[in-house]
Amino acid sequence: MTPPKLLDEAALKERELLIINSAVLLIQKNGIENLTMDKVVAQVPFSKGTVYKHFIGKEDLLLAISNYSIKVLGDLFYRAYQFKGCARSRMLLLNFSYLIYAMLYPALFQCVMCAKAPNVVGKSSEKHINAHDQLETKLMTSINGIVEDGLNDNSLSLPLNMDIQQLCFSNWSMAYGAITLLSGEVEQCSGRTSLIVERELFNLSNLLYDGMCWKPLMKDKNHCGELKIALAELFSEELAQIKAKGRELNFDSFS
Amino acid sequence: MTPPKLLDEAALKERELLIINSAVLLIQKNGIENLTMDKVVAQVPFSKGTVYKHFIGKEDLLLAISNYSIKVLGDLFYRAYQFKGCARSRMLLLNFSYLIYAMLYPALFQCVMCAKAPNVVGKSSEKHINAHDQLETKLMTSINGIVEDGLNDNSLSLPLNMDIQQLCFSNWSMAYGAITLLSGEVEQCSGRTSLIVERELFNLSNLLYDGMCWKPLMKDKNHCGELKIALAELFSEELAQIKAKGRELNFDSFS
DNA sequence: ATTCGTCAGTGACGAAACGTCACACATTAA
DNA sequence: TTAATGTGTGACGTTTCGTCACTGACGAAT
Repeated sequence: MTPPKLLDEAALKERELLIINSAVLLIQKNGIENLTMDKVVAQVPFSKGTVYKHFIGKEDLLLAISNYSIKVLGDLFYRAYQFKGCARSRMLLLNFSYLIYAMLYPALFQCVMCAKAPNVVGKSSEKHINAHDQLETKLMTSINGIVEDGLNDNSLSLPLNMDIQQLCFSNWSMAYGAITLLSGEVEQCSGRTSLIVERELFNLSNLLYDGMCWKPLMKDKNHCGELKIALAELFSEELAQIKAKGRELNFDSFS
Repeated sequence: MTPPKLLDEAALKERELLIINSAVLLIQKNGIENLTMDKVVAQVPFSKGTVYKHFIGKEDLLLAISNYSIKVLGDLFYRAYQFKGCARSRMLLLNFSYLIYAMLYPALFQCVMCAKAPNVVGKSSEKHINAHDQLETKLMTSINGIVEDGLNDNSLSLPLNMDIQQLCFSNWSMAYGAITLLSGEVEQCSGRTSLIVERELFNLSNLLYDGMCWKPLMKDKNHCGELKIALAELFSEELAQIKAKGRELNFDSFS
């Protein structure tokens, strides 16, 4: 008794992606604050009604873009997880993959930040909100994997009263806070503060890991040197793209 | 040659505050996603033109509310700074004052989160953006004071390659990340995750401080017990109000 | 007292963005 | 060929926005 589905799932997904991509282009061109549904519809080979079939409004679209972005980020995380090296170094590398992501895709990163704001969530569809929760959980799997590697090779043991999930969250919220608060410095060093996002992320991560007694401790290893090498190897292409945009990860300030 | 100012500064400030308060009430009643300038104008004894003299648009108003909120938060921070006790304990207390703030004034906290989103900042006035930066810097003074106390009594020393500002930022970004990411759990435990915001904030803070070698280390002191006492003493009224709202800080999960 | 200039305040109005819905069209089954 | 069902359209009504021509109050000058 299933009604004849004339429209297959894949085509719908494809169309959704096309709308999302068009919106991202508009954001890159005009800034996220000037995005309107009318403009999106004008960019896309569908009518307004069709676009509104996918997204119940602008905010819902923003959330969907954010969801798409989180998938992109998830790939970077996974690459960091799979890299060679000790667990602690890979976790640091993962945090830096987040920074690279923010630098390389500023429009996507902006959408992610907007999608956290209550005025956006409040106007979004259940469907995309749920998808968002799912995706964020999935993002944690790479973090989880690294933590478990650390536990298995005994470089790390669970702090008193903490389980794996809490440990993962610690790292995630720390990196999130640092990069979000310094998002103004991500694309271009504004010089507004004397804080340098890559340096703060490095220091903050290491303080946290030292606090967990995650070996090797900072005093026992040149984490910065190893990080530099790992980044150059795993994210050489991304770093080149960032450089092409006139920005560059600056390690001189703390090595 | 100053032109005769018929309207004094104080009256303007007062009016601005009245508009902000009316907007906050509307947010509390209808949710932040349903705030419109027309509704604000209707609530206020001024006309649209007058309101637009103060705020160039809805986003600008949101940012102004956020600025006001940060002042409120600054007071809580200052109280934590001035409390008795060792520096490390007071820093933990300060982080919890942030949590209390998020619990007690959810509407204000929502505005703060919105004001961080690029789509809001992008539509705001220079004036309020600058004020925002100023206020955020000012927020750091209490944190700064506690750190300096720690340095002076030798319970803390600067980690390699870090200055005071960076240390302050570490604490701030960590607390910000944790509370923002768990904002859904702040008002009411949603049970969506097994993360409990007060517990994670406690653990994360202590991991960070241990990483800084900020004495007394976790293993050497019952920080949780002391925190409970300090909270009950310094924020008894606020905790009572939170309780009246049906929420309660839960320490049983990790003491 | 009258006139004039200035400025805060007003709210009606046009523009912009939003979101819907009645209709058109395509595809499949009878 | 007809009917039924699912899909696409964009014109249109609605909401929200933000401006601006006007009003009136007040003080200064005449």
